Amino acid sequence: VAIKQPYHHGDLPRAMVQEAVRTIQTEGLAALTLRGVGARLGVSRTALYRHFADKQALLGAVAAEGFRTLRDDLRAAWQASAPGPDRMDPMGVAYVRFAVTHPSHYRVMFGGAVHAGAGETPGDESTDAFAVLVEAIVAQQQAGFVRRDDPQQLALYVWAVVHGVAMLALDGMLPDAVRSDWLIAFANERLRTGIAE
Amino acid sequence: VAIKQPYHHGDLPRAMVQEAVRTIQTEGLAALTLRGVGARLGVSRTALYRHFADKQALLGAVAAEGFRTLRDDLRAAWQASAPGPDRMDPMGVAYVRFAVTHPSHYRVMFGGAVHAGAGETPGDESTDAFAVLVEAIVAQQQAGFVRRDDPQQLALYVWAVVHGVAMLALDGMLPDAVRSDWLIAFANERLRTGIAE
DNA sequence: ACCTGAACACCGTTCAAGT
DNA sequence: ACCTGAACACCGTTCAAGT
Repeated sequence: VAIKQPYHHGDLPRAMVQEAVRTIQTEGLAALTLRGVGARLGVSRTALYRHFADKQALLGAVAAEGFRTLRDDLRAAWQASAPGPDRMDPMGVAYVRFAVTHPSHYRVMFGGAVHAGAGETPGDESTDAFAVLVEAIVAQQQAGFVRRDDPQQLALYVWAVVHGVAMLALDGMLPDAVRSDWLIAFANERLRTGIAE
Repeated sequence: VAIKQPYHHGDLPRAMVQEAVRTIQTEGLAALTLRGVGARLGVSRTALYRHFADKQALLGAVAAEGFRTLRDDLRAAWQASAPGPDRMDPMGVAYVRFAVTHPSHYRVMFGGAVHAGAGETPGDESTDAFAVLVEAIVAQQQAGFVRRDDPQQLALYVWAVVHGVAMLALDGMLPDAVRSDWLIAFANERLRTGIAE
């Protein structure tokens, strides 16, 4: 029951992204329509085209937003962790937790729906999140816990592992007996062994 | 320029799935429309509903078809590999190769578009493909190359790794310098170390 | 500069009707 | 049993027009 007033959004693009994220989170990607977003913001359904090229571009912004909070989550997990050989474990847990608690949003980030269309860059936001992982690996290398391979390459491997765990959980591929937090714990252990010095 | 004749398909559902797979492979998931499938098969656009509940169900069949060929690919890779500690490596290569050569089809299999709607089982086809992996792990355990954890759990971990590598490749997350076959080679090595006895 | 309203082309799905 | 044809409700997008 929003009161209609002379529209003067401080930041309509931002409001649209937030509304899109909310819709995706609560009702799923299929329920995201430009008409719905516009209506819920008290704006015409074509107002979006003033700020985004098309729906695809809106999804790109949604994905970027997701990568930002994922980066923050990873950073927080890393900074809160105690030094030691398993210092990276909380990052893995945080990663999978993000995916499981925001399944639709996570799918938009990795679903290929984003840059399937235009030649848009996958987004510097994803590289930012990746950078947090690389930094952690470098630190663990200096602490003597991780083998001295190229940190970028090791980070790709680690990302593949946690991403794979997250996706299997999201797709319901895990047997009922195997919960996602159990699998990431197991994966963390095998991962550590695999990249140890 | 197909000749119109009294329609008598031997197996229309099967033809529809094949046509859908072809469309997805050549033009992408977004280009898949029931109208198009019908037209290319010389049949009404609503004929599909005689054999499938809806478009979702057709995608489910497409996914199942994908899991079958993936299973065959994995099995072939395993059987062609020489005994030894790195005997599972070709399976990893075959897995990523399947994903990279059939990106859209692979996304349908894991995109969540399938069982996002109905309460349809993820498909015994995926479990079949998974079973090939479990068998390989059991064999490697008996050969003394893989630690004696629960094979199912180890298989989940291995699947997460290759699935993660495949997804990162498909999403264009890999730097230009890192090709997917290079990453899976690296991943295979670290994976082996991680699960070795 | 920013937003609207009508219109366009397209889609999945339903349903009565045909053979 | 299997397929058709018209109709329905919905969608993303375009564009001339308003302020």
